[in-house]
Parts: sequence; C-alpha cells; structure tokens
Amino acid sequence: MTLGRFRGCTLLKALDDRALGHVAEYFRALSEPLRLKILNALRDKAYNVGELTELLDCSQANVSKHLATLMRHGFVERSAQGTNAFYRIADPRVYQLCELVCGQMAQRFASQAQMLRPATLVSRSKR
Amino acid sequence: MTLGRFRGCTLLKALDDRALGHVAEYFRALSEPLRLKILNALRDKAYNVGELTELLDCSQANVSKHLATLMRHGFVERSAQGTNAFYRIADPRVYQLCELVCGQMAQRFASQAQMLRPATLVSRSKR
DNA sequence: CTTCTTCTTTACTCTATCGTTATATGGCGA
DNA sequence: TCGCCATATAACGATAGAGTAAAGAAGAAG
Repeated sequence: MTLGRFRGCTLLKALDDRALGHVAEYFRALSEPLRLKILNALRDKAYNVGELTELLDCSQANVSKHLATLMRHGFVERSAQGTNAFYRIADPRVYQLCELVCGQMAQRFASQAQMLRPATLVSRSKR
Repeated sequence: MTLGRFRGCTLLKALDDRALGHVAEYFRALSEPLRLKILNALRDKAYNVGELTELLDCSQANVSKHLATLMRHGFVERSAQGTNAFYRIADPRVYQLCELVCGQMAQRFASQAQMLRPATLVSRSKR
C-alpha cells in the first residue's frame, strides 16, 4: 500500500507527508534512553520482562510499556513461554543506525574538542 | 572528553548512561516531521528562514525554533547576510541515516503487506 | 533618527508521553 | 478451584515539547 512511498525512492527526499511522519515516529521510538538500553541488552540474547526489569533497574510496568512501544514499531518480537514473555530483536539493522549515530557523534565531539584546544582558547567565544 | 565513549566503541553496546542519553537526544531531534522537512529542503541548497517558511507552509517563528534545535544538535549551520539568516546542512551524513530508516521501513511494510495478502486473510486476526 | 524587514526569543496553551501505583489478565501448581 | 506468579493495562500526576502570538533585536534604507 504505502509501500511505494519508501521503496521506489530510497531517498527521503521524495517522501510525502504521511511517509515522512512515519519516519519521524521511527526516530521517536529510538529517542528514549530506556528503550535504547533495552535494545542494547537484547543485542546478545532474548530476555523476559523480569530479567530486563532487574537488568535495567527500573519498574516492571515501565519496561512492559517500553517493550510494547518497541513492538509497535517492529523493533522487537515477543514469544510467550508459560507466564513468561521473552523478547528478542526483530531486525538487527537497528544497530546499524546506532553505529552510524555514534560515529557521527564521535566526530562531532572531536571537532568540538578541537575548537577548544589550541591558542583559540582566547579568540573562540562560545562554550 | 566524553569522546572516548563514542570513538573507542563504535558499538552502542559500550555506551554509558550519559552517552546513551546523547544518542537518544540525537534521535529525538529527528523525530519531528517539520524538522525532517527542513533537512529535506536543505538537501540541495541553502535557504533563509523566509524561504523555508514559505516552502514548508508554516509560521516563521516555528521554523526559527526548529532551526535552532537543528543547530543545537549540529545538523545545520547558519550564516547571516544582512538581515537574512541562511541555513545549510552541516553534516550530510544525516541523510545516510534517513536512507537506512526508509529502507528498513520499506521492507517492514512489504512483509506486513505480505501477511495480509493470501489465504491468510481469514486466519490472520488483527487489523 | 526613524522605520522596514528579517529573524529570534518569550510567554502561553495544548497535547503527548514518561514514570508510578494500582489493578487486571492469564498460565500454572497445590 | 484457589491462589501465586509474570506480565499487561489503566489511571494518574508531572514534565517536555509543539505551535501561536506578540514582543524584542539588529541590519538596511530613507
């Protein structure tokens, strides 16, 4: 259905408003530290809710809610075993995104650090 | 300073809480449709605020505020010419991110569409 | 200096969402 | 069947952020 909006144009450029809203939501799903922590934990293996709750040191309800969000956006998948609910990564390519971001941030911090370094300490103004 | 947190470990995995918060903020900056539209517009050339306001059909104050956000996160850079303020992309690699996201979403929609297609129409439950 | 123009900032309302507490659901053992 | 456990959901208060309108800056032009 809305598929064509993404496929034909791998370019964000050609996205219409609706598709662009989807992209925004995708980013928003990744904009919460706790959710990133969860994805991080699930990098190696599947965890159930209780384990994640302990691992991340926060309330069970909160973990459940964030997992629901990650589910809704297709980042993780769920499999129930008895009363337990195990979650695992649905699409490992999320990590590519994070790597990309980390790389960009690393470089940005580097060049910012550069600015503060030499004799520019006096002449440069901000931060 | 916090550089090492990003560089040594290109992996998100090794990020501490603070660095992880930065990554979350980075994603949050991209989680607003209007900001994505702005980045999209700036793909080809620099625009001043008035042009963007007209191009995106929204209030000038709003554009200004979003541009400030994009500045704060290093996505765009500003150059004043008289009373005009021109903005341009600071780091084109943002687009790599968007491409990646679009690709992933395209595939996700594709497989979702798949699920709705065949005889499964009856057996499948939701939506 | 005064006035325009362009942009930024402030103050405000409104909505979304985070985290918490409390409650519901659903499987499993006694 | 009765509770117990793990998870999900509901309801709530608190906060952040989007959009708007109006008030500042700051250069350009007369």
